[in-house]
Amino acid sequence: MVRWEPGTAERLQKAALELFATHGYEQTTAAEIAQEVGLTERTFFRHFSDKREVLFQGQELLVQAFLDGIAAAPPEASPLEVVASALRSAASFFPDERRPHSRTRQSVIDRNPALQEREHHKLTTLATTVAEALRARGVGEPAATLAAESGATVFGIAFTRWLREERSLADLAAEVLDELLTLAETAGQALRPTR
Amino acid sequence: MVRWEPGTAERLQKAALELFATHGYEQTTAAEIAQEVGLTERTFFRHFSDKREVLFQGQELLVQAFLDGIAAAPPEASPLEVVASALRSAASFFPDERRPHSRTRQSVIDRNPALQEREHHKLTTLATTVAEALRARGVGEPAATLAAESGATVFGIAFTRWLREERSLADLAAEVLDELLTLAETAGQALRPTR
DNA sequence: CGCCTTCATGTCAGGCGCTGCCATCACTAG
DNA sequence: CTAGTGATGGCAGCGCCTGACATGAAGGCG
Repeated sequence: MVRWEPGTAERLQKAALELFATHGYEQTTAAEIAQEVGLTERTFFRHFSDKREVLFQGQELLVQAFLDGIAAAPPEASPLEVVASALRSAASFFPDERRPHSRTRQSVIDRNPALQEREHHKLTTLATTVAEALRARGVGEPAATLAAESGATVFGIAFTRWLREERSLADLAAEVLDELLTLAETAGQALRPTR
Repeated sequence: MVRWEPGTAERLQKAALELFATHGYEQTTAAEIAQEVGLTERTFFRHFSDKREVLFQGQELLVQAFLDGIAAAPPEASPLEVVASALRSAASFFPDERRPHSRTRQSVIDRNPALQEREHHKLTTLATTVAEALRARGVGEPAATLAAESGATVFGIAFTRWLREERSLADLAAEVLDELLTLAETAGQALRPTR
């Protein structure tokens, strides 16, 4: 017999997602979520720095996946090749079984501006971390930031498609990244004809 | 003799920036800002949807500058060429005289996570609008979103450098965009050797 | 076995952000 | 002169979030 049920944060997250999905984010108070799992509002805020975080906590693992992918890239790889490796690694973080859960979560986010704001912020934070890892590999500026932000952009677009189409995130990410290279190639021919 | 002083929102914004810069964002209440210009908290929230917005309202003009730049691009221009045109147009929105003001404002934002969140959100919103304009020109997906987000990324990086270095934003943006093309070119040679 | 420490939780008070509702009151149109 | 318009004030109230202190079960230790 344990003192307290373990996994308090997880139970709060589960309850929160259910309430948000059924009643809406703004219509659900932090106190209600806490009550749902037999806790108080004060305890809710001990586990999450603010109400929105209950939907986002846990993304450190995704960041780690990116970093692992970066570490797995060969030393001579160019910045965007490293990013491609990071994307492959990150993609494995979202196996297809996870799609249903991700869909409900995303539908909640899509219906609330404040949550979208937090989501974009997390993506940007991710990009910042990736940029730092690239710099640690010797990539200069603005190349590091540029490559990192591009990686985050590609990931974001691929993820959105992954929610809709029944294809693997890895495939989609590779495809979107390829599309970015095509865009750049086309523009390169026009914008700098003398190289 | 007018009924009320005109430019209420502007005076609130000015007072807010000063208070935020001297006392910090969180240490300044909306009521204090309002009081500073002889108004009440209630009126503050009639002009700004939330406390953070007092620092961000007015960005519609920047978005418009982007759209103008898009409209100015020739019909046959590739997506990233159109974005380049948008960046040139947007750059004129920040003449060098504006740098001091932008610096104070940015220093406030840099010291507060919630404000950074809003800033990133505005950039993403900008990208969404640009993507829509590109789609209206016939650009497909994911090319439109990709090009738009890349444009926002380039703008963000260039803007950061513009705050530090005494160079024109237009030059910096062109430079950063060029760097992105270089990155893509290098990666393209490695990631798709068979084209 | 009994004491003590640890620590997740509860309780309470309170500040701030933000909103709805109604009143005010200068000015304006007719 | 009267009715309408529109920015503002005043006020009540809810939800978010925090600091301070109390509680009580588990575990360590003599």
